[in-house]
Amino acid sequence: MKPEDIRLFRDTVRHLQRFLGWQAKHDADCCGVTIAQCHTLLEIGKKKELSLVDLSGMLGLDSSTLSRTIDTMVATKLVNRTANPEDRRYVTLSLTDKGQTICDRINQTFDQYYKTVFARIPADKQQQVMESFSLLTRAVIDSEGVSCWMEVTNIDQ
Amino acid sequence: MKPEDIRLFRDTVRHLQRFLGWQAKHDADCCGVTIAQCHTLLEIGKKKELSLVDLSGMLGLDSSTLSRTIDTMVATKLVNRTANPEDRRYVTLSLTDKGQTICDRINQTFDQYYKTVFARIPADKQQQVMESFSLLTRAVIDSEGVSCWMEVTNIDQ
DNA sequence: AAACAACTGTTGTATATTACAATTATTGCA
DNA sequence: TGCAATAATTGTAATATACAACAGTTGTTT
Repeated sequence: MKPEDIRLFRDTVRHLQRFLGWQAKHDADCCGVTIAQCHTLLEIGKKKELSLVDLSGMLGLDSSTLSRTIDTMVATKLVNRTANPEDRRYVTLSLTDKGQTICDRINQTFDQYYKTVFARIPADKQQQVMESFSLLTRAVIDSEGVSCWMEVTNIDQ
Repeated sequence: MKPEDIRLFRDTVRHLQRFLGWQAKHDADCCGVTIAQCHTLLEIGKKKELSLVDLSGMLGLDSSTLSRTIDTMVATKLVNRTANPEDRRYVTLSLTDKGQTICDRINQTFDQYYKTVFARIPADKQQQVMESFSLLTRAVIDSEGVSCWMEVTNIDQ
């Protein structure tokens, strides 16, 4: 693993992140929601019901941030926010019918997009690409907290 | 390429994006800059000199957005913004010594991070992972504009 | 050469995204 | 019963972003 390979790989990842970011924003927008709302819908859609802290943990957001995102999604009738009767500190988040509809639409749009993308990858490489992303994701998760090894020095003056 | 594979892959990519996003924010922060400034530094660092409109194109940002990011980076003495004498509509952006120092530090930090990540991928798979990211990136770039195939309908009411 | 179109960059304005700190309400435990 | 822990919300602030309008510069066309 040569240093120049790492550098090249970093560049690739950075550009990929930008491209996929634009794509996601565009597609979410096209479904009538913002990116933050899109991620929220997809996660609630997968779990069906969950609390605000659980969701903020999954999305890596502060609970205050998510609370406000949910505010607007309740106002636009995408999400139900009900008090949990068993433990009234918790709220239970779930999708409204409208929220489910949009969630489905997002899934269809993104599935279609990735299908198109994969069509541009040689058939004999597709499996490898899928596996590679899993490998890297696992490696990234396992490396959590590993970084910022360099001492932070003040370089002003 | 089965539909459930696509769905799984999308999940992987979404999570990878989140993880790498946090990582990048954390590392950039650790180097004393924001994410937007970090990307700006890296791109200027690679090209050495370029105009605002070129850079905004590379980063996929509106030129007004970038203009303000550059404002703060000039104020914090990371970037030089000089008028181009040949065509005075253009400004030329370049790194100050301080900007170059931080750019180097970012590169070292991120190189080190990716080195750690790759150490957690089996040696016989590392080449494949690198190749796969290139393949997907190319496929994504080639698919630009392909999306939002679904007609946008108003589902209110 | 004058007028106009095209282009670069900046400002005004508005919104989205995000976090930290403080606060309120609720629960569990000692 | 009283206190520590937890969940959620609100106050405040910074960052990030885009669109529209504008100013200055250049090139083209008549």
